[in-house]
Amino acid sequence: MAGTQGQKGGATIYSVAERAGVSIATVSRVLQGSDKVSAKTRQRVMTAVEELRYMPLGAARSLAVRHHEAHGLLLPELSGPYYSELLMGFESRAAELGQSVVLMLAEGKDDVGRAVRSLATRVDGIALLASAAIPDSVPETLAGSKPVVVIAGEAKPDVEAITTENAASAKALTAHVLAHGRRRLVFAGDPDSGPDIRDRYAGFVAAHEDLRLTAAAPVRTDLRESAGAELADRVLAGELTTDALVCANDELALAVMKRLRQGGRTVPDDLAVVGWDDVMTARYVEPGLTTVRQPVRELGALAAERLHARITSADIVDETQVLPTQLVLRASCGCTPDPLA
Amino acid sequence: MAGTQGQKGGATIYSVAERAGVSIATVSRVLQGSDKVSAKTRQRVMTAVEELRYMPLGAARSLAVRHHEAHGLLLPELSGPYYSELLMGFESRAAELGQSVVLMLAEGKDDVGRAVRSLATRVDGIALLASAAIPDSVPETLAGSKPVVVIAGEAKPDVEAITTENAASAKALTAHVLAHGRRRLVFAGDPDSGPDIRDRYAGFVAAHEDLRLTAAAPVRTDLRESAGAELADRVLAGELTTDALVCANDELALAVMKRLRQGGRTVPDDLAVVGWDDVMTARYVEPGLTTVRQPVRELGALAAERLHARITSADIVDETQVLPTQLVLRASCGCTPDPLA
DNA sequence: CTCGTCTTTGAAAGCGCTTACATCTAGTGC
DNA sequence: GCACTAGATGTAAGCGCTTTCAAAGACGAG
Repeated sequence: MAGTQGQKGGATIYSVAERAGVSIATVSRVLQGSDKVSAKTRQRVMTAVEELRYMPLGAARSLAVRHHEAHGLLLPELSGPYYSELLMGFESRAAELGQSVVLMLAEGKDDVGRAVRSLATRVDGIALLASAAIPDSVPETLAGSKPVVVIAGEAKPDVEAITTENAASAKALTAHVLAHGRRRLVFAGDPDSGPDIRDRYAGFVAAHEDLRLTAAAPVRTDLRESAGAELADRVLAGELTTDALVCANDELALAVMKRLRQGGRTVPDDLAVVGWDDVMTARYVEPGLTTVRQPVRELGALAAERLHARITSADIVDETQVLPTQLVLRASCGCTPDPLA
Repeated sequence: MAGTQGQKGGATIYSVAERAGVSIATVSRVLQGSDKVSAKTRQRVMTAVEELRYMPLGAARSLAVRHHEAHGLLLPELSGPYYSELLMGFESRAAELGQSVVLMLAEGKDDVGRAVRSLATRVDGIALLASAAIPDSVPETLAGSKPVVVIAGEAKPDVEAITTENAASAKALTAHVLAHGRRRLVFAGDPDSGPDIRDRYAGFVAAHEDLRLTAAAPVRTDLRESAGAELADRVLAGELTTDALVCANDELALAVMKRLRQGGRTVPDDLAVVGWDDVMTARYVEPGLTTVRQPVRELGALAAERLHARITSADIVDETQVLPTQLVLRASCGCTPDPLA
């Protein structure tokens, strides 16, 4: 008899039906919450389910309804609160929409393209964070077969994109540093590494232009802790002359500040340092780090929403959706420390 | 014809077979990497796959082989680096084992038990982090139907457990603080909140007993930032008299230190503060926080390994597996600051 | 050319669940 | 008691892929 001895060592819908004395259609109706079942029959089925410890095979249902009811999420890695916040927002909203989250991290994978194709066979769509660890070809290749939403990237044909605002807040941050009287500002980060950093540098330039000043060329660096220490060493060695470092993220800024302090330089007296992201440490260090806060959790939630919309309908949004960011002033730029911040 | 028009708007194995002029069995062999196919036929199939942008429906394969090839991971939440590290270790090792990761976060869910049962229909086993957000009944109920591995919890019949060492390192940490001459130590955390905190307090007590001292009753508090500020307020108000706070985690310790500084008290001169976890901020603050480092990434990897072993075989381990932890000495306990730490 | 052996390919059955439509049952009105 | 209707339940087909075993093809030896 089909299915009765199925699922090695486990019960199937057939064994539940037999035990409850009903058809498998009735068992299915009970488990799907259909109102077309009498209370008495429902009770008999649930009793059989509990006695047999029946655990449905989700794949069978997914095949029958032709949906996995799962969203894929591809991130470069998970170090730092940005990723955690994004993931929490995504998972929470996906759960509200009745979707599981299948997570894949790109770093450490020999063949990201292949891993992603494998992921795509198991989910209804994929959201991914634009980054150097994920080749540009990945979203485009995927979009031919599955709905795709790119986070912190740019929209393309068949690929929807969402991001947080970069240029305007970077302009406001830079203008704030300039208003403190600093004139030899340096932007640390690589505008060619992705649209986010590119737009932050654009804001940096725009703030200078408003004051008829010329912005310095960027000091290209990756955004890890070690790069921050190296950057500070260049300042300490006199290779880099600046009165304010506008760092493309907090991790870089915090490492710079720490190494400067070790080298006998004070922030903001000798030079100001500002960052981007408002990570937890930013408010614990002395002086507190001036930075920009991104609504990262909301970004994750929006990614789940947009992905779901693309999976369930032809609701196509062509333009990149942008969430606002917010300047957070602390003491590292030269502001008077707020004792309660 | 069955399957030819399947997968709404997408190709199926039947359309690939038709286009390549072979049977669906041959298409399946090619995609599964079987060596029972000639190179010429393989090429014809792959060409058809690319032309049709064929994306297999993973659920169909899972049903046929009766495995989802996915591990479930249930965490309370994702705030803080402990969770990120755990998740990175888990995902990385699961990927090496050919398994996807389906992530679920307990916080914010109205009915965790129901959410977990739904998760269990879609994965081959579940690893979960013991915490207050996840009812004790969850692993036991699940274990009747699916392999379960509990992280930072205790083994039970049918439930395997893995953890990091707590008591011995807590004892060493406390002994270190006592060796600095402190005698009015207070442990901040709730030993009833779970086996980890319970064991850390046990180590706190043991270190006192070695010196024929009586350990103070624990100050019960949750481990969030806000609780740390409240704890510091009690010290500042004179409600709590102590010369060293042994905090159950870094988040608490860091918030205490910040509020104490705001209140005009100095660490470690007025009182020492030590934590647990060695989060990034611990090495950025002034003074650096003395703490205990857990191999969290390895813990996540071990969870994935053990879960896989339970899914694929009857390889039953009855005892809780324990990974070692490591004391990290910085200046907050009273040690001389190491300029390079 | 025939036969034997090995390799490759195809036909058929099946994995466990969903659901449309047919059938059965219970209740009500005449 | 009979006819009708609404609600509940069952039968049968099918979702897309895997894999066993039979059949076909290719190759080499006599």
